[in-house]
Amino acid sequence: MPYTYDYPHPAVTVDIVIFTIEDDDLKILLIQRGNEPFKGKWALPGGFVEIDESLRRAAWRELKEETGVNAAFLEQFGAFGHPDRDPRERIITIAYYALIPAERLEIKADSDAQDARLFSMNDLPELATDHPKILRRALERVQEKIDDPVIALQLVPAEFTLTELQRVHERILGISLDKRNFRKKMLALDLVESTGGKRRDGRHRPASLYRAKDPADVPYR
Amino acid sequence: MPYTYDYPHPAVTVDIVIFTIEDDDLKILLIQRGNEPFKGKWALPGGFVEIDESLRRAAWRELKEETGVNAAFLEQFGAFGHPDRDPRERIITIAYYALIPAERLEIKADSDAQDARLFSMNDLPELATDHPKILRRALERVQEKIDDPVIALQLVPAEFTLTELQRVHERILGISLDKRNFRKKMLALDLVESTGGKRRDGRHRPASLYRAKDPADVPYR
DNA sequence: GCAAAAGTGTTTGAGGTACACCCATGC
DNA sequence: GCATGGGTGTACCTCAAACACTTTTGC
Repeated sequence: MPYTYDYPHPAVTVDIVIFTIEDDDLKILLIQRGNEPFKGKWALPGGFVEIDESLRRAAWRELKEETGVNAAFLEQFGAFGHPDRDPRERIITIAYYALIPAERLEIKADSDAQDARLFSMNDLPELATDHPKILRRALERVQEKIDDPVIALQLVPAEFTLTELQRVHERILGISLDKRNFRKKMLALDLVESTGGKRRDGRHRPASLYRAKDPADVPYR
Repeated sequence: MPYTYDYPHPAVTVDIVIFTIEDDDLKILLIQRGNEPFKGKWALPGGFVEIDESLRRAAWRELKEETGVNAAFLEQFGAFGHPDRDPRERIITIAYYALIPAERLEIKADSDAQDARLFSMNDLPELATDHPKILRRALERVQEKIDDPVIALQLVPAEFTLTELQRVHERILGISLDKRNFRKKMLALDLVESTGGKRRDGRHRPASLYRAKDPADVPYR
């Protein structure tokens, strides 16, 4: 028991809401806890902040441990620290969200997880402690930021169709958008350019492929 | 040394950026540290989170200790935890900002402060540790939120003139606004109403006084 | 040929921006 | 009477929203 203090100290964790789009659906990564407390319950991936590690670095480390991803859009959105959110001790968590295209995820159940997988935002299991609240706030934050068009670009492969990009907006906002208005606006922003290629998938007209015009808009790809 | 843990734990504080308008100027409250580290330097008011106290409650407690105010607009905007931001030990701080009319502030130098007073955002002293960064982020957050008209209402007395309200917008954004457009928009929003009263101050036409139409917009008054 | 998604323009309304002069008061 | 801030209206422009048909492909 080597670590002693004059006053009680809380533990500090980072938790990460990892959003992705899979099967035309907005999903998040959850892990099933393998140990008490909340054993068997699903929870946001996360873990303790090391004593000599910045908050952001801790978030990156956890993200990599759970998904293999070492480059992604990652942003802090809040701190949650109600005294009884964990039965072991006082734990304050700093919450981040990440936006990652599904094909880049290599989901791994980390050390104290029984299982890890994506869940649709429309079909979530019961979550541990205050994770429903954290998740709700994460979604609100992404919805507020979706007007910044680089957000949707994070959730789409390097080459994508405009319809795919539109679907990302629709799934995040939970509403449907007008195709003509969406395309007009997106092209006017001048952030994407045609690759010249087309994608054939099914018995209908092929879709033109686009990419982000400025690679800095999707730095982690 | 009664508090021992298996792993090292950081300390957690709350720091508060208290914005106000005084002398037609955007100001913040700073305290001059009375003890090491950073003795003599100016810093944001704040303090340690008690072990059984929520983050928000800690922020309220500190706010009251420094200003006597027990009701105000108070919002969390970020967590800052670079490992070497404090030389004593690892300290992670949860940052809040508050918006309070100057006349409600009763500034008190708390226990370990030599002094406490308002500083113009245009004339700040050198600040301790990462407080410049925290302050910058607080201002950015308020600027982002000023489009929500209830923000400016927090910084104005219960009765105010439209010019005063316009000045709040101007000082936060750091730009000047068109008087006619500002009034048109503010009145169209239907959030304020005339009290019928007028304020005479100086050798010019008296200004009509207004109040927030819905008291819930300024719940802390 | 038909089902299915891709692709394409115009009109309308709301809201933001630019802009200049008269009014009520104190001295 | 003059300096000072209070108070008012119109024209223009931009951008968001509504809206329907043709094209290309696979079967």
